[in-house]
Amino acid sequence: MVTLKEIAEKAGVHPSVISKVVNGKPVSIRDDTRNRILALLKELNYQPNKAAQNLKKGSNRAIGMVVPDFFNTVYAEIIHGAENMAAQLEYTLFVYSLKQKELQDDYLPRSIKQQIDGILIASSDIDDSDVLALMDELPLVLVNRLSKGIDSYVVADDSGGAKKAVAHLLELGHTQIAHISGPLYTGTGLNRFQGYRAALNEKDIPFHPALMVEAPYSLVGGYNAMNELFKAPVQPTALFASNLLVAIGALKACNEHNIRVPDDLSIVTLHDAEIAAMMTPALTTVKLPLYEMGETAVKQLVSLIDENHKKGTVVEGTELIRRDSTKKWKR
Amino acid sequence: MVTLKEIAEKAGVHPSVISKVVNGKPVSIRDDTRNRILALLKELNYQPNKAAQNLKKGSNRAIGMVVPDFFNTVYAEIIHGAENMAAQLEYTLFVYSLKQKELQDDYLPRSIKQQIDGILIASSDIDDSDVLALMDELPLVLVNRLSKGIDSYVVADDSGGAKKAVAHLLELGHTQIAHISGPLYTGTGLNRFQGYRAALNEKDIPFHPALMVEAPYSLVGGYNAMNELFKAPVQPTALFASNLLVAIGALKACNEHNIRVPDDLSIVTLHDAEIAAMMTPALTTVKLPLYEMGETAVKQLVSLIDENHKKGTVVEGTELIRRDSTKKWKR
DNA sequence: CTGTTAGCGCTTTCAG
DNA sequence: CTGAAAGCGCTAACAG
Repeated sequence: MVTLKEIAEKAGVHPSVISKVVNGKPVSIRDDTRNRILALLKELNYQPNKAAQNLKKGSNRAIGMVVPDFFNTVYAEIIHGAENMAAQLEYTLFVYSLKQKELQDDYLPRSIKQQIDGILIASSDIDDSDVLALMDELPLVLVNRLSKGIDSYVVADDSGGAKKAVAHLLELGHTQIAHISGPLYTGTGLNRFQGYRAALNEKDIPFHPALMVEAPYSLVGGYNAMNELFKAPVQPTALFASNLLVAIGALKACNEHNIRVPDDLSIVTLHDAEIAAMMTPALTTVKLPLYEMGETAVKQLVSLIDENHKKGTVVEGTELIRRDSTKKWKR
Repeated sequence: MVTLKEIAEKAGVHPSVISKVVNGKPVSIRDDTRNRILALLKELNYQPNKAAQNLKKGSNRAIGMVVPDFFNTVYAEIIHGAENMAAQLEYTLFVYSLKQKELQDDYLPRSIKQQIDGILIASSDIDDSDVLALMDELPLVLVNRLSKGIDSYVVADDSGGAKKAVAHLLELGHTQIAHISGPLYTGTGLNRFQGYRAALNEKDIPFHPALMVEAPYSLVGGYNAMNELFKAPVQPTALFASNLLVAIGALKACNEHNIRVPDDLSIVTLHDAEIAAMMTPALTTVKLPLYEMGETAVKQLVSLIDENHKKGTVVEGTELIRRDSTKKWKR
């Protein structure tokens, strides 16, 4: 690895001159020396040493992102959006999954905390109190989650999306609409539930608690919840599932119970991904702007780092994607 | 952020002494000063500055991992295994997805290359030549892929797994067994294809080229390939799909063509994940030790970094998981 | 326009 | 047992 000093020797100038050239500092440098240096730089393929720069400047142009795990395509899309924006802003993005265990002694290992200038938290497995503590150490923005006392976040229009999904069901003539909600201690779970309630309200359809089950955002979560629903005193003709994985799990349960989708039960869910179209029947979804959320989150974090701009944004834009899992109700 | 020097001042000793205490150096230090220092360290919550350490030592205890994208649960499992082992070995793992674009000027951005001591390549989108070039710069191990001229890799027993899958079909009485292979320019695609051939050979069943279609490892890849297969002059009674996503895509195509699985067509595939059980019918798979591969890859990379041990390992252990997509053939 | 100097925070070798 | 000093590679303020 060639260093500034070496270049300086070969060029017969002082290292600091090289530094100025490399960093394009607004100082005047004689053209011939500048060119000589530039040539050398290229010839020897000079690459500044990051560790030295970091030490000197006390910053890395790197940000971290914490996701619960890598199995959920919802996060995959957020990550890709974040990666893209980070690259545009010339930041490096490091992604980690964080399980409970690691939170115990320290919220984030030092090895990570010290290499980044700010962090994106996209995991709802981390307690509010831990997030608050983290916020004292680093610029932080929440992604697709909310936390008491933190007004720096990027979320989708969960309640609007939910409302749109349920309104679709309503339009199809359904009135017995079940909801498998996300965990109600999460912002997304709560907002989606509220969207569901709001849509029902608009049509003066009473909320029936027996038609609602709370479940984690996972395949088995949806599967188990649907099985719960089968035990309800009234049977729904449609289901609004809080998330794609939940919907897939619910669909499985329906298949096992010989409930035909969409003939016996219409299903609509939030989040769109390729897999939704590959299910049988292909799932009707409301697409959330996940990619954009990732982008926005990085943009916002960087502005927080650079200018201490703190704010919350909800990325608008939800889109109903009609496929084959919803159908007009007539009986 | 409190520094060594500050601690030293408060303790009334020289910074270097603190350094020795912090790092548990095998030098004798009087008990009372050591305790005094230790107390101070805790009280002020001293955290060594990583950038300074990196600069000084020229190493980071960090490794990178490159995956094609975050949508594939196959990689999710490898990542989790790698994360786990990295944590055990006290390395930090940074994961990135790498698309074509970024490869153009430089295989890996400097911002990343310089922060890591070695790299795991789990993406087959990167050309062999690029991988070779990268290997000149960094200790490198290939994960779940092979590359000409690189004998540092960790792969699963792809051909053994494939053979096991096809043997299962054979045992069920199938003889017209189609194969949707992975890209044959990849090591995994090739090995799985060979396993398929080997299983057929053992039962003296001729290989029928019309029953084989090459496809990328993706949902649409499988979907399109299956549609190709429907045009074949002979119709298979069973399918061996090279990968779980491919199988899901193929299943979708079958559903659209009213081919009942498993009655008209049995399907078996490689890789197991929760989603396999959630399909209807639940997919029979051969489980590959992905998590272990991730672990092994990190272990091997670290031994390459520390002791320059270069080797290739195939992580053995494949397991047939019978579910509902395969069935005895009788007609 | 170019050079000097100092120092980021830490580790390590050598001396006391 | 503890201190001094040097230096990793780079940057920035200041001097020449």
